[in-house]
Amino acid sequence: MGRAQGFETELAVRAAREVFWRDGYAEASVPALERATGLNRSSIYHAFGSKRGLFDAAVQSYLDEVVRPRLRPLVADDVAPGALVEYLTGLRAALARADEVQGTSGCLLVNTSGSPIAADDAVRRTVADYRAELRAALRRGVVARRPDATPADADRLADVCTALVISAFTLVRVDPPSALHCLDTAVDVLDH
Amino acid sequence: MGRAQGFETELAVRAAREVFWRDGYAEASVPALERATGLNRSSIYHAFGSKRGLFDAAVQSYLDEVVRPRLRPLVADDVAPGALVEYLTGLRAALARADEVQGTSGCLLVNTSGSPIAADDAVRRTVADYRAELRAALRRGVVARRPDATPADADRLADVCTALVISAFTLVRVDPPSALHCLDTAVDVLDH
DNA sequence: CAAGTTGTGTAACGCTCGTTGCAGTATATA
DNA sequence: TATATACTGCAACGAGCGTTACACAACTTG
Repeated sequence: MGRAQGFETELAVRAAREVFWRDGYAEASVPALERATGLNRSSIYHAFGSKRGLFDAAVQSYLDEVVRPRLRPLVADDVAPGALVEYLTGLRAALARADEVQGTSGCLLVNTSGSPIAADDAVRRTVADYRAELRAALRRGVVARRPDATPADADRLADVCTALVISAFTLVRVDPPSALHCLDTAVDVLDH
Repeated sequence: MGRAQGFETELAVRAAREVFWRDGYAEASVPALERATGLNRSSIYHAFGSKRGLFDAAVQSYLDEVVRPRLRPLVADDVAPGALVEYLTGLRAALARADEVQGTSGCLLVNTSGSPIAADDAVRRTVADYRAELRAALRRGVVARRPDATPADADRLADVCTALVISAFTLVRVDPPSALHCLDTAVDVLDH
């Protein structure tokens, strides 16, 4: 049925994902997306319809290939007692690394939150769902770590951890030491 | 010495501040700033040199007239035991109100953090200083509330409160209930 | 091999942005 | 009152944006 597509969709989405991740939606220009994916505008618009279509694919890819794999140890049937601390220290290392190499940094969705696209209902829902997912995972990590805690205490700890993680992502571009400190505080709080 | 300026600089800055606050730096267009201030581009450029100049003035105005007055009860010589809780509940009310009237919302600096201007060194420094100021104020509120706490515990509490406040500001545009919940959690954490 | 369909490249579109030049107006000083 | 100085309005600039139209190339199917 006609000519075959000359590129791997998945690879193109991943390349675009990095750009959106680094620059946010508004600052990720179509020329930049062309360069990153190696595609011509025509191919992008033919395959994804619009910049927004490519962004949506990138967000899906981000959640499926970046966020959820990272959270997997926290949503297993038997969460290890050290899983949450490992998650936090892993995040800390990732943020510190990103700070050094000035590459991808923070969270794609947070980095995009300043853009008018964040006002879009679909994006809002994605962000809210994502936050709930994160919070639920952290809560499971909390109860694995502190099986003695009351449900109310576990809830509070989960809320605090979630806020600390989000603050870390928010701060990493503008005040990296504070971002790392947030994650340290989260680890600290877990055992007090 | 020539013609006198036909407008109050302070009023113009305040009007521009609202626009930057609501839309962030990048999305605050010069035409929008003209409308808000009632000034022509010429007057803006003559008085402030550039959009950036007006933004810098707006940030100063924001810190001087919005942030610091709100923090004042927390930096007094004798901080009242309920000062921090009052601050947090006041913030909660303000965010809830902004959610209803879809007006000014969140924090000017957070709302601008997605913009490339956040990469500017001067802005980064301002944000880092502002965060340190906020954190110091919250810490004084913590020790007033919990004079029994060890310094390490007070530090931890202050870090947690700071993160919760920042998360609230980050979330308010995209997931308002979660933002309010952050502040509730902060109050909750203070007495546990 | 021919026909039809699909992907790719080039070029341009219309729009908005921040910024600037310049003429004109109003005011303070001499 | 004359003159120099400072503010304002109008119009346009050049650049970048996301998007589209159209011709051409490549490949599958009959």
